[in-house]
Amino acid sequence: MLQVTDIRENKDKYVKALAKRGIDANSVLDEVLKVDEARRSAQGQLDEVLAKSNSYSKEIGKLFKSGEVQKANELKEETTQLKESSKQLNEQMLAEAEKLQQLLYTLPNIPNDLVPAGTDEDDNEEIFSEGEVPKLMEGALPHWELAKKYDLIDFELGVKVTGAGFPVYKGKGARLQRALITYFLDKNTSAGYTEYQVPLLVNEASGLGTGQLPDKEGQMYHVGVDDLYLIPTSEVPVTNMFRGNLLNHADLPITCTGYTPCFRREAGSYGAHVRGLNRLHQFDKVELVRIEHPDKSYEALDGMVEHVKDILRELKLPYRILRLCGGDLGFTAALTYDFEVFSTAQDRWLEISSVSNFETFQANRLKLRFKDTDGKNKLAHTLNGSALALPRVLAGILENYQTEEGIKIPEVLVPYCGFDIIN
RNA sequence: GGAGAAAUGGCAGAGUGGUCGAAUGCGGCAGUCUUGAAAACUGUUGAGGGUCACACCUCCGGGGGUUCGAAUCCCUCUUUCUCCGCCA
Repeated sequence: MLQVTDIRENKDKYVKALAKRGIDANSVLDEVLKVDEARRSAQGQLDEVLAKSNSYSKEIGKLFKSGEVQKANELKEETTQLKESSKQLNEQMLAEAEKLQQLLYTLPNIPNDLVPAGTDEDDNEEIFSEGEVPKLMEGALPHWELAKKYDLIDFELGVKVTGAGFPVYKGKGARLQRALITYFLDKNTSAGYTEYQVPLLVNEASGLGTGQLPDKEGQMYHVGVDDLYLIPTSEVPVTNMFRGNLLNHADLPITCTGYTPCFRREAGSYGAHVRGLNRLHQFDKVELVRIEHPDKSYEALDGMVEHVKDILRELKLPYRILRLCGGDLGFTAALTYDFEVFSTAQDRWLEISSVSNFETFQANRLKLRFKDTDGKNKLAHTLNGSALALPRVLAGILENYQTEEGIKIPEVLVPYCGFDIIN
């Protein structure tokens, strides 16, 4: 959520920045400022009335104590009018505050200066690529065929048990999956991230905190009886552990990693491009979350990018890094780098990590602050990134590492798997 | 799931209708003393809004109510603890 206090002073900055997302925010921001003004004015009047009424109450207390009952009762009469107007002003103030909140909820984060202008994924900027695309043998197969051939993943079984998009991993497929999770967590913890295991169901307040609610309700599975949401990413429970916190500047940065399954309804996406592991309702992901001092957050973002690069280098997968353009940037992000692995047999790029700086956008909703060296309380910056999302990494490995003899296991994973080839 | 008790500042813990934003202790910070440190002593020490700065307003688990006035009384929700039942 954007900060009204800042919009008040730098409206033009917001108009300009949001234009990069293709949003003409001028009139909305004017409305924001109008409602904010109305809210503050009601607040001011309310404060005045309350101050008067408080002082009357004190006076009445004193009068009763000194036995001047008559006078006290007279004063009481006077407060009834105050009470009435304070009630009205309070309602007015709350109504304006609610209106303001709703308006702010509709506005996405403002993009960083580095974000290129653009309307969709075609305008994303490739900033880096690395790794060799292997020359596959004649008759190379896409991963869903490979999964079938080597009995690694059973999609039909998942359909039977649950529905489409809920694959069953089996035998060496399951083992490879587990190996990847452990390997990722090891990489992350040795880079200094603290490992967490967090709840897979979250309450409404958490969904609001990280920005999944109220806008993207349809993306999450909702458990109606208990009013809980299945997490679409561990970013939600991990970041929300710090909701409402007032940290000390010395506590920063806070760095977390966690493995969780992720659940996404993905309503409306069907067809060939979601085949196999390309898009699922349930998938595994190892996530990184950082809470940073505002002065350090972009340095930290670069550090996360380097960290993910390091993992992909070790896995020896061909990948590229995109800087998302304004039109493709997520609602809550100020700057995002997407990592894509080249899926050889499908001849397409698959997103396997997304690393973002949210600046204060989430922190403002989360009320996640820290006491800076100057003694002032400030909103922290939050960042997160996948390291990594499992299914597409698995798809990339299966497709890129297929040979006549079978699927080779990347060297770095062999100790985790206990085998070096699937055949 | 049943019965009971509780929720107060960083922590512990007073406070049952008015002078309580809240005693006291610990912790934190500053100072005195000391070559330095410890101890001791003195002072200071919650958050948010608002203001140039004051004033002023709000917050004692969340929400609602009674009252001129609520940490204190009532309703409700949540959480924690104790006992019983069930259970990976």
